[in-house]
Amino acid sequence: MTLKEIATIAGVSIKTASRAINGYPDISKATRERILEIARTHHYLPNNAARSLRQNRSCTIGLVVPDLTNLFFGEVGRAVHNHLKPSGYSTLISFSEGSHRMEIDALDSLVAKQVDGIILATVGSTADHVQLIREHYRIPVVVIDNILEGADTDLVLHDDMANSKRLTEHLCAQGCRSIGFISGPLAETSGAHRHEGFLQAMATLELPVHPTQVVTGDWTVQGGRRAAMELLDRCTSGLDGIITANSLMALGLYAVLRERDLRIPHDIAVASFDYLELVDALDPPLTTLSRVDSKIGLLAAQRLQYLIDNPEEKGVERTLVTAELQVRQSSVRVTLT
Amino acid sequence: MTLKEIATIAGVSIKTASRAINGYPDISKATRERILEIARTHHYLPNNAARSLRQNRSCTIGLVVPDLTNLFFGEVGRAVHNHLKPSGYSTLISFSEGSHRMEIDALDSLVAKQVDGIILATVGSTADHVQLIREHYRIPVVVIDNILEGADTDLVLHDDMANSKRLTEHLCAQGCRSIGFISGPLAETSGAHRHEGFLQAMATLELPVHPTQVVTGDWTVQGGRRAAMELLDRCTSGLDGIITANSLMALGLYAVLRERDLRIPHDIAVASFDYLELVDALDPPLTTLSRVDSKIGLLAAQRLQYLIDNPEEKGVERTLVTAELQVRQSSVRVTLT
DNA sequence: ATGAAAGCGCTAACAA
DNA sequence: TTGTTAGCGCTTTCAT
Repeated sequence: MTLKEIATIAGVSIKTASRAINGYPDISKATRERILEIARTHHYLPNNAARSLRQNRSCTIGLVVPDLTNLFFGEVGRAVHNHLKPSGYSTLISFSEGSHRMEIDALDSLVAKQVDGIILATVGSTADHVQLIREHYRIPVVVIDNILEGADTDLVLHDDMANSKRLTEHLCAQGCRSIGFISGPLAETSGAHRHEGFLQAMATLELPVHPTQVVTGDWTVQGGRRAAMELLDRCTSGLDGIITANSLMALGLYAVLRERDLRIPHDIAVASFDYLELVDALDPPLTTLSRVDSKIGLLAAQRLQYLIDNPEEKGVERTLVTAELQVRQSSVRVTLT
Repeated sequence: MTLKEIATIAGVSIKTASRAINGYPDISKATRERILEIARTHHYLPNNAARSLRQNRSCTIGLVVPDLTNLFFGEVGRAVHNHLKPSGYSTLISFSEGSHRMEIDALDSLVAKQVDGIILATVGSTADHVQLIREHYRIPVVVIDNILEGADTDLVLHDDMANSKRLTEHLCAQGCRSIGFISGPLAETSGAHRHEGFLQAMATLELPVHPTQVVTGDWTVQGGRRAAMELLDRCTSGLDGIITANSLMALGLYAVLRERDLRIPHDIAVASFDYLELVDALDPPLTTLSRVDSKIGLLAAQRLQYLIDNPEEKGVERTLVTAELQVRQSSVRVTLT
């Protein structure tokens, strides 16, 4: 069913039908009602491809994430979708699986679909390509979760340094003196910054950090498990606290500590970056940061919409999202009296 | 950059350029190479809107899920995307948030985008609308996760009855005689069937089920927590086993059992439907079914592709995906000697 | 092996 | 208030 057919049925020109469907003025109420009624009974839906072609915009935005099975990205996706849907945008999603190659493919397929804007949860190193998309194709891009070095893009990020400081100081205040750190991949700025922040905080607190106290994970439960085993094997002198760079890895750590009969927080206090709903259900509940994933999604969506609406906008914004500390039992060793 | 411009630069007709770009025959190797080279240096990407308009297909499929923060749907999304991407399809995603109204909105926006097919993780009761989409718009739909009563669609589902039986018999074999059940919403067929299967299995095992032994949850951690409290409060006689209809609710149950100092599996054995990677990290590790989410996504994607490629296909397929039992410590009460 | 021309469904300029 | 016309970028006959 096309607009033309609707027009024929209604006995009006195609343009009049278009006016009615799109809610333009310059049409009598009666005609409009009649056309809309016809459209409804015939289940007319405008052809988006034709509209996109004509208006040179698709009312679609693209979202590139490494992996939706990390709940963080699930929340981001939801927030982005919920914010942009009321403005008439659909969300095209694409996965990078954490690979540079797939990230570029994902971006290209979004560009080919003429998306009006892109939110990219980058795993890094596609800076040139992102610049191409922004400058050559003139599609605005907002990067989240990691800094894309070398690309001058809008960013929405965790305040990783501040968060590291918060977690480290907290464990220290709980009496921990030998704190281990399970980091994310250092090739990603989020991984590097959390790691860096930890080292700085430890230095400020005048706590020594032996290289064996830091092990690199890969954000996953299994990676956290492997890292935890390595950490415990290497630090024979005994740790009294461990920080994990995300909550999924904390799950792996929990499993290892249990297997080794190390009690949390008595033997080892644990605190983690980010927040997943399930940390409350762990035994003991895990000390984390407050939840900011949907906030990051929302801020990115708002910024993207602004960039779409203001194509001449040249300023680049870097937004740092701060989180609170949410103390739960996994890190409480000091009894308040 | 358009095909026409590429053609002009190459000094050929637009059709020849098209042939080169699309890999058609009837073009000399030299010409093709030259055109492709020009396209590359100019970062040419075909305009999908124009292509869609002309070919009357968008190479996009739609995926409607309640919520991506349930890892099950995250896995399904990944599997769908990974299967269809090599065939050139993009995935448009839309959320229903578990509401009937939003599910219809989500479907409509996908139809307006001229998607070539839809995978719908329904929460139910949109049967008429789905029939309209199939029959009027001729867009194939594959429904997953729940049966859409009244719509004659292709389905890919868990074998809920068999799974209930498996879990119930397992707990019984472990010596449980008074087994509680935290169900999903009974308005969803997956919830109803798991519940029904539990009752049938208990009957076959000749174990009595008092109405207080069953509490309805909502698939979430918080819902599981509430249901667990209600279950424990009501069954004062004491349960020795609990089955949860999904793993997220099991997390809520774990939290409640810990708060009440009930030990798993000693006081209460626990087993759960579905599987999330994190169950291994729980204390104790949770007995679940084997992971089938990506299998469901894959089967749905394959079926959808078949339906897209064979528009005349009239048969309706119902695929039941069976799962194995994965016994972990949460349910082991019988020591093998 | 290559080109010319028509048209997919819609919107936007301009007329009436 | 309404209609006419052109054209978005591509693919597809049909010629050559």
